Amino acid sequence: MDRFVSTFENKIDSKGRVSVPASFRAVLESDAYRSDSSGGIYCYPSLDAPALDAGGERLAQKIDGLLAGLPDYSDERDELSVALYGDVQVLTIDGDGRIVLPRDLRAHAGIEGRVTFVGLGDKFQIWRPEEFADRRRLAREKVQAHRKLFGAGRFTAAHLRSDESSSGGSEDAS
Amino acid sequence: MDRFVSTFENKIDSKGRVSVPASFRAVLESDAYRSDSSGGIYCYPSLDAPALDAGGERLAQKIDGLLAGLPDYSDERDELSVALYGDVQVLTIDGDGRIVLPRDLRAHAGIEGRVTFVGLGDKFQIWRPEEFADRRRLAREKVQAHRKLFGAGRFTAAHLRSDESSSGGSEDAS
DNA sequence: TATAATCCCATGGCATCCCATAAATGCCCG
DNA sequence: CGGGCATTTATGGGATGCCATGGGATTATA
Repeated sequence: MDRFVSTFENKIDSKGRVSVPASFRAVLESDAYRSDSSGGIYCYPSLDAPALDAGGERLAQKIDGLLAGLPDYSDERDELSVALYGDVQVLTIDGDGRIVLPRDLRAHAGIEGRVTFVGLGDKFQIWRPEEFADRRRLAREKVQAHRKLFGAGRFTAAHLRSDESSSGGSEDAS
Repeated sequence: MDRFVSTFENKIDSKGRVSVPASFRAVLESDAYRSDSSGGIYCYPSLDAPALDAGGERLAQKIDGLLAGLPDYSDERDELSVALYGDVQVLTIDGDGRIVLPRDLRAHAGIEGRVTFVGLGDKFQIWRPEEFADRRRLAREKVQAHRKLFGAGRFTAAHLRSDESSSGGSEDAS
């Protein structure tokens, strides 16, 4: 298992702690020991959605890749770093498989009480459950529309993939 | 943990002392013992922003590297070394993890009362909080633009997939 | 001597660690 | 094949330790 898949809904307790889905933890561990890192979760506000993006070492390297092209100590690099590194928080998983979502991150996603973890392959997202339900409905409608366009009831690889990542709700927890 | 990430807002007390965020101290220590240095913080006015740049040994070495690329005794090298080294102060961290920001540095960033520490990977910056709030908003907009420009071309199929299923394409929020 | 810099100690809040419970899942052995 | 035991997982609560912050005391500096 090396990618984040399916969705899970977990509770946040009074201290702001949430259990990270076990299968996600497995992915994180496998890519942590592969790259000899501290094993934390990199988490930051999504740029284009009221949600949080999160992932392990692989995600961190992707962020580095965005900056790799820019020369050291240029203003442009500084500016981008502010958004790419400045908004990131490194969350540590405690002995019970939980993380603490800091207040500002929770605020960005409107999270309180319960959260939805959504696997997206290389990374995963954390949503306010109600908000995510809306998004999912929209996404499904779009997929439907695409299907009709391509027609013939033949699934392309892309459609299968979309289904995989959005219909995992069959195994929601709680 | 080997890079400066995330942002923190701390208070300056009546004596001009500020706590350096614990995670930043950890980075500084790890790169101090790696290069057997005193463990001070190199701090100077940012060249292109009303803020302070700061970092440890690694930052100092990067500056050296920049200068090394320029020919000895060139005007450019002299100017740059004055700009980069001329205003550098070495701040020491006291037993409680605090530093004192000298008056002239504070003036350059318009700092008084509270400060924001911003991790930028190899270095970090110190801002007046209100000023930084503006800067962050700008930076985020830039990243969005940057991403839309280069995104399609540079990302792999895997990345596109993530984007597709997460944001459903283009309906932006936030 | 006055002023600023440094050290030492105290405190409150928050984060982390540890243990307990309960439900669900899987496994072994009869 | 089926029942019962062990494991994993999600969740709650208590206790402890770290971190940011404030203030007093002591030492350097002009």
